[in-house]
Amino acid sequence: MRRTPPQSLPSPQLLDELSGFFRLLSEPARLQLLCQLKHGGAMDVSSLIEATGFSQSHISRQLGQLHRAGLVSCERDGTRLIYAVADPLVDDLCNLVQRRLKQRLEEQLRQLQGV
Amino acid sequence: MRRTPPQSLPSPQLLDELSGFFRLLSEPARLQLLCQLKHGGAMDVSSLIEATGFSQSHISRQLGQLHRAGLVSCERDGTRLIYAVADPLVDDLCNLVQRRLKQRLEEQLRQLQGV
DNA sequence: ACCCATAATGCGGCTATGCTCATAAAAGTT
DNA sequence: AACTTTTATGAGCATAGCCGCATTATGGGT
Repeated sequence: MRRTPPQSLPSPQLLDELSGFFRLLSEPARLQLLCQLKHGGAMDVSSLIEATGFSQSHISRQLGQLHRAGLVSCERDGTRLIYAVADPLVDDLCNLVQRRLKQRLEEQLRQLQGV
Repeated sequence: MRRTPPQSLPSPQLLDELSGFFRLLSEPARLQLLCQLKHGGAMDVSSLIEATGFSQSHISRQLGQLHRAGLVSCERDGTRLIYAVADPLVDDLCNLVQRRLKQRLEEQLRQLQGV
């Protein structure tokens, strides 16, 4: 029964891959696109433009990054491309972080109230 | 029994906070510092310089960011400042992402081998 | 074959931030 | 109080990446 298992230091490659993944989620626009897709199911770029107000090229680029990372899937329907969330991991990560943010704020609130 | 619960879109503020948190982990140097602290327990800046090879100011800045976010704790010991990991969340997130990276590589390998 | 609709991409400006050098701040020692 | 050690911080440079404009690529309709 150990509190902290003997963890070897991650290799530079792993460090780059991990940080690269987190970088994808470090951009509000990309995160918004993911949430929008999660919320609206499969959507094409035009719908995403309407939903977010972003420019076409901007959305296309961000979706490209997410697609290369395997976070969204892409399927043709005529001239349109239908994107969808391809991995539930992002949602899980967001929920974990959100819960932490909430706990942190509650703690700060408790500090202010003196008890 | 619903597959995807009705999830409202996150507010811009929440989106910024989430992305801001992920941004902290999007830098290899910061992630390396966190891993080093996780591995070595509580460490002062000098030890981190020796362990990572980064410059003193660089390390101090990155630790500052992590400290303001509550990810590392900071305690004085004479002239030295002892830093330590303050939240297990980062480790959990890294493990989740690492497992996904592994699964993805295995899948690509299977594709290449044709079965 | 031509034209339209939809999405991807080259180019360029702009901002943010990593990183370093130099300096200041904080704490201990004599 | 001066000096040393350790860490934080201001200033500046260099680079990465967002974002829009314009163009190109792709697929469908007549």
